[in-house]
Parts: sequence; C-alpha cells; structure tokens
Amino acid sequence: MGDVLATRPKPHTECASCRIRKLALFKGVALEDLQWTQTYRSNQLFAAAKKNLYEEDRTNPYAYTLFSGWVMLFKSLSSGKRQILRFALPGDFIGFQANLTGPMTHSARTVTECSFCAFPRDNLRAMFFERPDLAVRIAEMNARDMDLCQYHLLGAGRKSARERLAFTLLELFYRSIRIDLAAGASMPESIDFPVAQEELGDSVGLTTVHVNRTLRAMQKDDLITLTRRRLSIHDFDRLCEIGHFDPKIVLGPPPP
Amino acid sequence: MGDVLATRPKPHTECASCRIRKLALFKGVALEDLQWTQTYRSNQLFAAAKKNLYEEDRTNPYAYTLFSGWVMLFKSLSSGKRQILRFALPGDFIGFQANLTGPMTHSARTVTECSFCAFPRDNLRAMFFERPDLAVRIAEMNARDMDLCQYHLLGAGRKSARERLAFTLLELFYRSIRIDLAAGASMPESIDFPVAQEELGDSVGLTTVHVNRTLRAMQKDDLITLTRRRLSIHDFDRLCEIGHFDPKIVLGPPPP
DNA sequence: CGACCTTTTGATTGGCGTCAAAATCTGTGG
DNA sequence: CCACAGATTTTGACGCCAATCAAAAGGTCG
Repeated sequence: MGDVLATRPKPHTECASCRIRKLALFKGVALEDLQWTQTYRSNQLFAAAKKNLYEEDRTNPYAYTLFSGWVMLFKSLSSGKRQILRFALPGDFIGFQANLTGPMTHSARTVTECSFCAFPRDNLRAMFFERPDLAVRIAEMNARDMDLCQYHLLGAGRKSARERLAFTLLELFYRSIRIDLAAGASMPESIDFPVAQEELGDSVGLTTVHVNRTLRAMQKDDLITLTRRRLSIHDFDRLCEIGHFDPKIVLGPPPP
Repeated sequence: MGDVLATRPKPHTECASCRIRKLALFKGVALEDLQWTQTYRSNQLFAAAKKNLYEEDRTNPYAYTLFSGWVMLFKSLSSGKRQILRFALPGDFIGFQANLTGPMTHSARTVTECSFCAFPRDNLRAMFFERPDLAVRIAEMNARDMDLCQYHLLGAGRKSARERLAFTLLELFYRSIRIDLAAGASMPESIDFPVAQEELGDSVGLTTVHVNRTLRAMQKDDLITLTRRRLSIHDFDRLCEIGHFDPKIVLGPPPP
C-alpha cells in the first residue's frame, strides 16, 4: 500500500547503470541526445526489496526505466489470487500503458533492491512527438513485452506444470544473462535467482505446493537445481524441449 | 497452410469501411493525410471464413487494418494444442510485432468473411518516422492489446472455467457493440457471435466439452443464451461480477 | 535465540480432461 | 426439396493433474 519510493543517493554501483543504457530505451542514442532527455526525467530512484512501486486502479505519475534489480508486475483478483504478468529486469521500461493519464492497469513491486530512473508520465506523449525514434523504440519494446505475454498466455492456457516452469526458468535465465552475453561473456551455468516459489507459482498459474513438487521432480531428473536464490540449468536442450522454449525468443536471431 | 488471400473487389458494404476509419489507425486524421498514407498501403483485400492470413514462424509481408469480419490470432504447440491470443474485430490493427522483418510470432485466421487493408510491413518503420503521430497511435493501440492480453493471462492462470467464459463473452459483446454505441445507439441485448465453442475453448484454455458444460450451466442460471451464432446476455451485472469484468476495460472511462 | 518466512512432505479432494458416442446443425449437390 | 456428409453441439462415464488442507522442517534476520 503506502510503500513510498525513496530517493536515496547512496547504495548503487555506477557501472550497472552505464551498461544498461546500452540496452534500454536510449540504446544507440548519441550522448548529447541523452542530455536532452534530462529535461523530461527526474532523478535516479532507489527502492528496497518488496516495496510497491505503484498499484492497480490508482494513478501513478511516473514510468520507469529499471537500472538494477528485479521487479514483478501483476494483477490481482478480489479473491486475493494474483497473476504475475512479467518480471522486469535491468533495462526494461515499465509503467507505459494505453491510457497514460488514467489509473494503472496492474501493480508493480520490487523483488530485490532496485534502482531506476523515473519519467513523468504526462510528458511522455510530448516526448514521443518530439522524438519519433523514441516513440518507435517504445512501440518495439512494448511489442516485445506483448510477445512474451502471449507466450505466457499460451503456457497458462495450454501447458502442463512442468512445461510452464521449464519455459519460465529458461526465459528468466536467458534474460538475465543477455546483457553479459552481449558483452561477449560465455554462457554461465547458473544465475542469481531472487524469485520465491510462491512468486513462480503466481507467474505460471500454479500453487506454491505444486510448484515445489514439480521443481523437485525436475531436479531429480537432472534438469535443474534451484536452491538458496540460485538457479542452475544442467540440461539446456532437454529443458528447452520440455518448455517449448527457444533462446531466440529472448536473444533474438543470431547475428550473421 | 497455403490459403492465399484473394483480392476480390466485390462483396463488401461501403459504409462499414467508412465507419471503421473513425476508430482505426487513422482516427481523427484529416482527409488529406489519409491520401498521404495511400503511398504506403496496397489495396483493400477480402477473404472468406476460415482462411489463414499468415502463419507462425513464417514471414508475411503485410500488416492489416481489419475493416469487417472477425479474425483469430493464435499460437500453436507441437502437440497440436492451440491458444487463441485474441479476436480481432473491425478497426483492429493486426500483424504488428517487435521484429517487423522477421517471421511472425503467431498465426492469423479469419473466423468470418473479412475485408481489410494491407500495409507492406517493411514500410511501417519509415512511415512511423515520417508520421510520429501514427507511431504514437500504434504504440497506444498496441498497449491496449497488451492490456487485454494481460487480462486473459490473469484469467488462464487464476480463474475458474465459468469466470473465464463470463469475461470473454462480455469482452466480445462490448467490443462488438462499441462502434454502434459510439454512434449513439442504445445497448442491444444480443449480438452476432461467430465463434464456435471449440474456439472459445482455445481462447480461454479449456476443452470443448468443458466449455459446453459450463455454457449450458450458465444458461440454466439465466445468465446468457448462446445459440446458432447469436449471444444474448440476460444479466449483465451478475455476469460482470462473475467474470471480474468492467465495461470500462473495453469502452474506456465514461465521458464527463 | 525466537518470530517469521520459505520450503518440503503427506493425505485427500475436486475441477477439468479424456474417451466415446449420440444428437443436431449446416450446407452442398442431386 | 430432399439426402447425405461433415462440422458442431451435447451427454455420459471415468481418470488424473493440480488444488486444498495440514503440519513439519529449514532458513533468515532482528
């Protein structure tokens, strides 16, 4: 509810923010142009883990580019059930929606500590008209998010528990290493994985209990290991097949 | 598969296309500007019911504005299972996605006879840069589609069969009367409903058999009637409550 | 160290899927 | 206008995947 966003200037590694800029909204934008957008944005913000950024049905004056940390976006039912729509990772743009001045259509909450930069939402339209390249870029980023949403709809509607989890684990794995891969690093076998099993369940449409049983079974089959906030994938090929996942979904087509 | 799109110049009512223009991509665009876009688009096209417009994983040179008829967009699994992502209704823009030159991320197939206008996809980017207002409009339409997709994800992940069907029936009802309502007509009690129960199932993530049983039960409870391609809604309030549906989702906030 | 999460395990239930077949509708050609 | 094939809807019996209920076992952090 009343979790407010703090503007602490301290706990943040400088280089993360810099690396992100190369992938986020301003990818490929010249430096002087970045100065230009300063007029449209406020300062860098920070939030602790498990803080609400904004809530469904309430207005929120900002949209954000996430610099570091994981955020979950979700919708809730009056019954208390919750569906996570997607996890936002560093570089993602969140809070953009059709009705820029109306109430939010979903809630956002930090999973880990996060840092981001906020854009006043009522400036966005003006900014797009002045900078069509940014508008196109937003449209494309949004289309990518849409694509992911459709994959998850396919999963929730038509896949078994194991298939859904395989897909989601692979998706988060590849998304989380994408930045490093782009920088030429080799593929790691494991990643930091700050998502609790309850949140995994809310993301794929299963109960915590069933998520636990299914993960356990997948571990016994030597597909993955998932312990104390760390995810290892042991058999990419088999897991991709089970989850109907193709790394290209996240990484894009391989360069020629 | 090889269902090709015919360019028949005949069976089409003129006024439908005209009404649609007021809601579609070019809503509020001056007439002379519409001429301008002629250079970017090809002629009006027609297709019979149950024809494929384009297919997942294959490239398709066009994006479309639908003028009349219903189209279903869906993803398939190798197992043959299918998930309908959304139904496109007159005025909707289809075939836009993050990777404009790459293969389609989903398939499209006509439900009824349809007419539409096609845009060469590789011109779209150029068009957006020349006309930022259209880029913004695309971004907004896309964001609205995204919002709907998220509602369906919530449904497939967290709602019961009856709740999902209530939502989808109401959504299609309101979307289908939206154009007439905007023209000042009063709310009808029933609409043409060309969607088979199998397709309803593929849309909400249920089997045909269970869709049938659930619809039947909802009819017994005097909520709806659904026979021979016609949907009547008898108790809007109760159905909205069951489906967690708010007409504002489709109609937007009421004018002040 | 103690309160509170998060994970794990067991027992039981139930909503929806699966399989099968009949009934009804649709449209197409004779 | 009827006959017939194929599509769509309807009904019944049965099974299973995942939900629910309950509680123990770790982990984490003040």
